Amino acid sequence: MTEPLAPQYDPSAIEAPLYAWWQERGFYHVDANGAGEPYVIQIPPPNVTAVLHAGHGLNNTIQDVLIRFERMRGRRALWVPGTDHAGIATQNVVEKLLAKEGLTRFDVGREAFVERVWSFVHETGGQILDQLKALGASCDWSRTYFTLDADLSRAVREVFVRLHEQGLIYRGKYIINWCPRCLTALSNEEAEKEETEGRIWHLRYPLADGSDSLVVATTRPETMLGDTAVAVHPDDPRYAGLIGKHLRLPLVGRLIPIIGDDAVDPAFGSGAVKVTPAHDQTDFEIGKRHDLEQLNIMTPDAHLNDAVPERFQGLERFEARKRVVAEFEAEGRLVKVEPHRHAVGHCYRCGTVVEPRLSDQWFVRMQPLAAPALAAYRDGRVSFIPERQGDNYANWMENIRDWCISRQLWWGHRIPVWYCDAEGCHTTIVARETPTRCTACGGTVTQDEDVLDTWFSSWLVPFSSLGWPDETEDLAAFYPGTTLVTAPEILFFWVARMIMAGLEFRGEVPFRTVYLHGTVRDTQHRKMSKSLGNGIDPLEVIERFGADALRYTMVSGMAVGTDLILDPADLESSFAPGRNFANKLWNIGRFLLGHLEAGVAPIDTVAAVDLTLADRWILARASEMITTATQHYERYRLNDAVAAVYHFLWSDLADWYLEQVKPRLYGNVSGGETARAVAAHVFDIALRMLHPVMPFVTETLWKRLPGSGPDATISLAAWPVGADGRADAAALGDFGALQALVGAVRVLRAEYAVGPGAMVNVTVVDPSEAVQRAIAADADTIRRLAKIESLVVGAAPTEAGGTIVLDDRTTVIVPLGDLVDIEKECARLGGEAGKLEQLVSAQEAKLANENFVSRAPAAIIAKEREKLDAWRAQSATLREKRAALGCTD
RNA sequence: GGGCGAAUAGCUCAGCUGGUUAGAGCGCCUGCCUUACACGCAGGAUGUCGGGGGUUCGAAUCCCUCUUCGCCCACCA
Repeated sequence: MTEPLAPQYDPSAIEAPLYAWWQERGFYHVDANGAGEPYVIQIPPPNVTAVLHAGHGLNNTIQDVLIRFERMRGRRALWVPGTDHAGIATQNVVEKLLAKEGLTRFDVGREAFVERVWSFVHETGGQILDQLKALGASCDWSRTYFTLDADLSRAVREVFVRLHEQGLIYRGKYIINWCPRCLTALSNEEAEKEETEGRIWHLRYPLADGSDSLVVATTRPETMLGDTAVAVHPDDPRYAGLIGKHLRLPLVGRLIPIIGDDAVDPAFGSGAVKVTPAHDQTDFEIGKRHDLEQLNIMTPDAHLNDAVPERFQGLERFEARKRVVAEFEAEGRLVKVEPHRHAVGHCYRCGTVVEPRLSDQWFVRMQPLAAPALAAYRDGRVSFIPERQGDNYANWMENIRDWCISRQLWWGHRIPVWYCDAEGCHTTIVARETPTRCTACGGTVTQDEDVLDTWFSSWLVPFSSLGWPDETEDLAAFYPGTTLVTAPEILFFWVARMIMAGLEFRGEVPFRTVYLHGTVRDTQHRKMSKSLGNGIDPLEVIERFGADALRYTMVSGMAVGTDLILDPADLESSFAPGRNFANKLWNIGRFLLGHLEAGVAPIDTVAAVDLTLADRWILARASEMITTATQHYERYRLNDAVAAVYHFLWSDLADWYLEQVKPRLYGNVSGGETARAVAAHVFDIALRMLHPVMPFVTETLWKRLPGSGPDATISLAAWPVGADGRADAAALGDFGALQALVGAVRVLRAEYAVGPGAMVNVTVVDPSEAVQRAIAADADTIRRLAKIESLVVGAAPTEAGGTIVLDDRTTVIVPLGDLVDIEKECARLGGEAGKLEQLVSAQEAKLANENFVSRAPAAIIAKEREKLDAWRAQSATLREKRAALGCTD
């Protein structure tokens, strides 16, 4: 508290120790039975192997702003952190490490591999949580969870078993999205559709009797090797006679029937569709309806298997495509090839083109879970910001499809299903506790090989992180949560499913508000990504500019519902404003605190009569700022909130109030004590209002304010609520007049290049009421800030001077003798006059418009008349001045 | 193929329910190392609010349409 502050703020010296102190004091730990209404945010758990990127930076900054805001408002603010075991992603990382040793997971074996992943996670995992600390995230770290922890695994089993008991989980052979690289099934959400410039091949199939042929179109010709029918629309007259006949499948020679099915669109292509039930969703369904053979022609890694003619066996799928097309061409059966845009699924983890594959998988029946989740949105129990995201949610819920939850991975929650080993027993056990014996025959059992989709554990986090399935105190206190902050990309993966799980297992939505923020992009509006190399490393930004600067830029740069555009090639332009703001704050503090060491009186002990115009003004501005910034925080308009505080601190407090107050602090002038009290009071307010966005610098300065004490933290200080009773709106107008007067003199000084040290004389002619009051209240400040030797109110001086018409009456004249160029002055005033006259005539026309006068509200008309009067008066004054100067047009 | 969003100063963007002489930060120009801050201070320039039509007394703001970007969803082979 006593060592002097350096002239420049150095965040790197301050942030880490300060964070350590917060943590050591346990300020952000929240008990189940504390005081205050709970406010709960669940972090979107980052992958355990993740490294902090700009998206995390944005997401967690927003959460921290909200949690700090609510904490200061007296809520029992709990931010629950955790990491996700991220099945595919983590397994891939470890497999890559193995590959460097020339090994695959199959070489190592399941048990050893899982061991290996665990040790990898223990060694390097969770580093992102430390990186969040560098960002300033005020999580309750004592509650950190990992989705593969024993507790959360228990919740997963409980949910699986309950859903199974309710008949909502089933196993079956269906077409699923298969990643041939990761060798696992994916959910629909995990298969990312991308518009792709592809081709469509038209192939001719002959009738078995050779009498005729028809043409089918396909984007994946290699699948024809698995065709077991060709379908046409039953009402299509072109094919009316062909239904029931057979075709001879080229290259293979197999006989396949022509069938009629409503799913075929006669208008598309030739109106005939090759049917490959084992390799296409639609074809699978057609196949079911017609009892067609499901011929699987591919191995798990997408090579052709022995179900195809020998010459194709073992070919990789795209290689096979070329061969098939070539043979069709050679046989003269390739009718045409056309370019074709279509959506192709890609694995969301490795980008490989997904192969629809027929396989045995576990599914969750979603419709019964979706109905209540949709209702909760419709009746407002959960709402979205921005609102339009709710439509997305509703649309997905309405068209929900069953969720494929089994993954052919080793890293994850093993499916809690066991099969009896005994021949002929066929008993399947679905259980919370691992069984040792078959319940039917007492024989040995073997657990299902598959693990569950990662999201099958993360959708439970709002309650599993609080101890469920036990009815813990935490659960009672902190479920349901309040706000969820995340990126729109995981609306379906995670948000929608959490709502379903919350309703199903707790009977209540897991949070009331879902704030979906934008994406961080580069200046070409591309998403930041490792592969594009256009990312911004938040840790580098923190190192160079400070965490507060990073947070400031993220918050101020993004309005609700918009993306955040940053230039990775020019960090300076993005983050210097935040650094500069922190430095400004630091210097305000440096200046003020130096004057407060002797102690400062609490604001409520200051008598109203002792308050100067400037005091009353800054108090009034502080009140306004509290109201507007608080409203913006409440409405998630964080950019507006921080802008309001920024403007108050920089443009009001630093630029005007501190300048006004200097003599009172430095000199032996009366009013010093009042100035200190007011300055300390409004600075304290502003620090609190800014703390959610810039926690480090605000805490550092706040702790040095007299009265804070070494144990106090701004993060638990009360949120400023209201106006000081002595702040009055009149001060806003009067101090505004003072500012305008000073500004006018400064403009004239600049206009005529009056040297910075030179003093000028100023005559104010016919001052308005507000200007009169300003001069009466604080002529000293006006003189000092505008460097005025003598300030007089009276008639215009005879000496030539620069002139500014301030308002409808007031004229400010700075006599400058030879410095004044009359022609230039006339031109300048003429320009002003011209602008005003345009305004006046436009305004006159408006008020002469019968329609306007009769239809516009009275208040608007009155306002417009006032404007006209003011402009007319100002214009008249300008004319007079020009006449006095002898200006000619 | 559906659904949605965006187009405002050189750049990144505000402008919430229609009435401001259309704003901020950065950048740019001029002058200042004024004892809190040159990461600063004072002053300044820059916009037919994407094009066209409409509603209205009044439109950056509401409606239609076009253009250009972007996002989400979709089993048309």
